[in-house]
Amino acid sequence: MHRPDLKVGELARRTGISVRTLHYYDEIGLLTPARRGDGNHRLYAVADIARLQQITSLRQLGLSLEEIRAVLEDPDCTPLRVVELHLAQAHQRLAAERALCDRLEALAAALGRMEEVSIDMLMQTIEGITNMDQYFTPEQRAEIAERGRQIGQERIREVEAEWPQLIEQVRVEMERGTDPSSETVQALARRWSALVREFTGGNPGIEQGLRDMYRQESASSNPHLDPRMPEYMAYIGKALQASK
Amino acid sequence: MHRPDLKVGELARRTGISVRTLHYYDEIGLLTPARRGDGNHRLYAVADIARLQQITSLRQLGLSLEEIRAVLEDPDCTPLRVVELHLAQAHQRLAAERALCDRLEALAAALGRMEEVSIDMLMQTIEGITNMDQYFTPEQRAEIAERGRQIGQERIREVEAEWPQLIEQVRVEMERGTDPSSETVQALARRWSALVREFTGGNPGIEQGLRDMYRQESASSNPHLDPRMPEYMAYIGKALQASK
DNA sequence: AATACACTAACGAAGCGTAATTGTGT
DNA sequence: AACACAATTACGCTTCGTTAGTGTAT
Repeated sequence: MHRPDLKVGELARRTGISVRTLHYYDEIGLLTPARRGDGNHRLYAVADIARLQQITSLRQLGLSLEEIRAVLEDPDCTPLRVVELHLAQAHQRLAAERALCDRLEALAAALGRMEEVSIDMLMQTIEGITNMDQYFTPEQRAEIAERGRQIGQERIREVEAEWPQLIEQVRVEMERGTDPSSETVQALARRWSALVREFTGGNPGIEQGLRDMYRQESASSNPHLDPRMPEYMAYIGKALQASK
Repeated sequence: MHRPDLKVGELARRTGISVRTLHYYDEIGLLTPARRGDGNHRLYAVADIARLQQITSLRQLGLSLEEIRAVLEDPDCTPLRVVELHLAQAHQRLAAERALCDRLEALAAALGRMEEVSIDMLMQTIEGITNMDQYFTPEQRAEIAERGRQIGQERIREVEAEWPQLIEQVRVEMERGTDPSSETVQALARRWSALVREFTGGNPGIEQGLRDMYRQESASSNPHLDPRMPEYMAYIGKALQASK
């Protein structure tokens, strides 16, 4: 009546903690039942139950069993410090997860736009996305991902189809030596800017990153990019200058 | 000259992958070097190096070695499906991490406001925060956390000091049977509303959740709350009705 | 003989799940 | 004898890091 000590099975049923876990906590000395009795059965007293609740509460916060032991047994170890330390780690994991999700989303979107995906294509796409990370801040990447969702797959596919044509036209005019201020080139430049703005959303930071990326990547002979992209970009730049 | 097969150490140095890892990949059959030679040394051919790069790329996306093996070897296993599956898991982990961070932040903030933190206080605070989770949606919790940051610790401390006083005054008037429309009670009600609005930021959903929480928690005899809170709330409610 | 590098074998880690085997009481 | 519950022991999971002991070539 005064001390309804519980056996493992009983305690497990009442708390939802598995018997194995209780055994384990006993094994590592985190929660040792008050006494043994009747065939060496573990008998948990009220204080043990309270301690178990403390342990589970702290576990829900993601503390390791070692950390929990420290908080519960070391009086020098203030909960605030432990929690703050743990919070810092949680923040780091959070940031890492976010970055991972962003990359996976970009990858899934890119793969979704392709009909057949060979391993090679997959690797190239991954590389492309990984390279992107170097040219944009996390915030910018989030913004780009957001715009990608808003614009939609079809429109992206359209633009991806239009780009090579546009580039080809620019190449032709450039090799012909057409004056950048001519109406033909002006029209191409306007179209070019429009497509770029559709991607950047007018954000100048993103636009800058995009320029850097094209310059760098085509310089380091990225197989996706026309190595003469910087030339085209300069040509279009002149055209835009002239229109002002 | 034609095939500069690499030994483990060499490959490790060039790729940054540890020798142990290369041994392991060989052991599980994920990356078996093309041949062995000269004292059973592993000799990696160009194709092996390419495969290693594929493996590391996929690892960066958080894929397990098993998943990687599947993607690289099972032609039925389309990359898109694998990535999407993985993305879903990543999203789940992300949500979990976010929730955890929110709770840890709330906890750290609460602990920061207390001078001495006993284990009991810690547990009660955790419980309080855990209970909160039931009355607010994740978005609402994020909003509350955000407002907490904006308002600042000091102001929160002030409000926490003022509340009991205000409640005591309300209790006195209520027991005196003062008419809710009297100027005394009206003043108390205005103050009450102001403090509540400071917490809710005027968000009606949060206000509703707060009301529910107080009703429920005081009904289930939460040790932090005056069990007569519902009565006070009703009294103040009448006063506010009368002022309209 | 010493140095550098490679090889294999095996423990450890975090937190239990999942047997397998053996009591013990009813 | 069967059934319920408890105890102990120990492998498994995942991805390597880290010794430890042993060649082998220079």
